[in-house]
Amino acid sequence: MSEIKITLPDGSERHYEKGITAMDVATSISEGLARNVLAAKVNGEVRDATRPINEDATLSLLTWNDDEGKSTMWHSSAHLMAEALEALYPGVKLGIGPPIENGFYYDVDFGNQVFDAENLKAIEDKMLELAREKNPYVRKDISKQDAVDYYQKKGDEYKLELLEGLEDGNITFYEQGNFTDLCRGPHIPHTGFIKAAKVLNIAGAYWRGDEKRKQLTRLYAITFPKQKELTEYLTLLEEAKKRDHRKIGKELGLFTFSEKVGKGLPLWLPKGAVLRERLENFLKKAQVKAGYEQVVTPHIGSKELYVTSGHYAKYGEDSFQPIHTPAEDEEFLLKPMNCPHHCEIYKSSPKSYKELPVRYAEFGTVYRYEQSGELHGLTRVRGFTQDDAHIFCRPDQVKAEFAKVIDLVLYVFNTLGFEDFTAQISLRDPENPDKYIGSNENWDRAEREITEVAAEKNLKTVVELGEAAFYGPKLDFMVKDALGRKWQLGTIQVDYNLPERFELEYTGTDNQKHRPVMIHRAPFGSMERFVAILIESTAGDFPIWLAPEQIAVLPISEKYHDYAHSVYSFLQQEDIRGYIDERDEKIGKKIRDAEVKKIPYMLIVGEQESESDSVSVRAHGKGDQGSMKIKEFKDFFNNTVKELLNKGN
RNA sequence: GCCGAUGUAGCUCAGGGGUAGAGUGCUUCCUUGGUAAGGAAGAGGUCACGGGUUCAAAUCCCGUCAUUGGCUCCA
Repeated sequence: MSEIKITLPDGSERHYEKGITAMDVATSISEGLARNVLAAKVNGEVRDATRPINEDATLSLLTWNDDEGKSTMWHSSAHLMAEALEALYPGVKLGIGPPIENGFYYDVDFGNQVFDAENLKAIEDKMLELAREKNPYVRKDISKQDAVDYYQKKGDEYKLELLEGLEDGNITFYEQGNFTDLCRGPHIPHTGFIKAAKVLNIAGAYWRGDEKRKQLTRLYAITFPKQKELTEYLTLLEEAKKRDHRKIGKELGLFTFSEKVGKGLPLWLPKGAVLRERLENFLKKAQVKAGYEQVVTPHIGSKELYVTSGHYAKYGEDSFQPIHTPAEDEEFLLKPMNCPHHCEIYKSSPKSYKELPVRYAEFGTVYRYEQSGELHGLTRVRGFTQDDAHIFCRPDQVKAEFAKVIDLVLYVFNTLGFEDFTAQISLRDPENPDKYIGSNENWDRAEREITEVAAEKNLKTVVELGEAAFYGPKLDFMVKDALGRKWQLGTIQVDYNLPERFELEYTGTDNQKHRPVMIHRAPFGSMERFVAILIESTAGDFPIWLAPEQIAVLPISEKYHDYAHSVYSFLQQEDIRGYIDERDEKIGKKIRDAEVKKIPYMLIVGEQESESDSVSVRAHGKGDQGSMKIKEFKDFFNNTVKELLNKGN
């Protein structure tokens, strides 16, 4: 019997007999700790807490407070849900059941059985009933042949298909209670840790993510070690739903949709249009400083333009179809992007290396025929406006330009208070090199440069293989909506391809023609999606420089309407906008309505104010701020705006 | 596009084989007020649309459209 050395996270070393489990170690430290151990990290690998450790190791014990502890518990919960489903729906076939960011899911095939979506409670109850049995999760090594035999006997073609991809000698089953699953683990010690369960929703999901294959039923669920935590989580979800941009957009009168206009085609209402315009002006100003020039291009372009760009070959069939004219063979496309138009602007005059980089910016409205099932509020629509720009530069300028664009995006995000975002670097799919246009050499260089710049800017990045556009790699700024769904906002894309296709040139120091490099970029992404995410992140409490209605003048009674008008027109001259509430209502009612409409400042005017050229200021959500001379309020307002706009610098 | 759910007044929603309901908003009147809802009266709906079953359909069945939870897709 030999001894091994276990090093704990605090650096302390303990000696145990070989074959000790993490659970034993926990018990040796404290019983209380042992009761909370879900899994263990042994030499950096997450494992069952009940697996023997046979050599010297670093060990950290994972509990509900660790992300890995949570995901182990949810993985085990997926097995538990599968056990419950087998009990309630005998013969159900199982696909895969992994943990996810918040909970877990299991893809199942109910076959001919009717699955009653109303009866999710029964599944939850069964899960908890089984959990109370405190069945241990038992790991078993199994030969590939035995595993195949098991699932052939059970008649589960999905597990058999998964087994095909696995190597003999490397296959494990996990058993708990009456349930056995093909699984590499790890799992929690026993089902008793699961004290609360909720099946959140049901959806269709293609087997192995392939739309040509069978669609299984995906049950999303979540579990907790305490009922209280589940209740809190559900409350949190309810709160998040209140921030949904579709709900707030309707309540605040920002945008709408009309079946008659067509799905996925948003209509901006007056207040939404003001918000959008303020955002556009904000970015335009920043872009002028950064050396961009504004251009304007039409909403359509001849089919030839997109044949040249390569987009027609790639997307022609799945787009809005060409517009025909009385002239035979004449076809135009609604523009799905602005780059080809901007390439033609570049070509309109010869360029010298001294002129580069040139940066053409345009709030360009584009139309894409998105799949009907993909449309979603303002975040995924069929007609939208990109805050687009294309930078044409020399190859040696790419890195610096890319860096400047990152600075601009960060300025925008900082000013608007977006802190929680990830920079996603999208590279080629190594398995499918044919999907991409352009030379390997160019791709390699672009991918390398993006990665370098992102590192230099200290961005929190993730690298996604296979997510690149067909013409070049990109860096996308991803943010989450109220319900945790990820959306791409800002994007920066290097393109060595379009300049080639459009034969763009500049004259170099050698008096020879050279090919420029193109950078596509959009800090907002699109006005629609950006406003949607802005609504969800602010819950409709926009910074005052963006608020469609910045002030509400609230006269105490009809007698002070004249004074209210003089206050309002004074502020209007300062470009401060809002409304006067002249309704025959009491002040309490007017205040309530302005609060509900999230008006940043309410200016109450009555006898005292009209006699002293002042207003009583009430700030949204903050209550009475006391009275100010009207000019003082103006200065206060303008200074506040200035401060907010300087936040991003 | 695929699987599931939903569609009743401007908005939020209840109801449900036998003449359509509430709150809020809107209009009018009373009230002229001091920091989150003053009172009264009134107008508003082919119950998404098209078929079917039935003596009778907003209600049951089928289809379409739109919205929606996911999947797939996303220049």
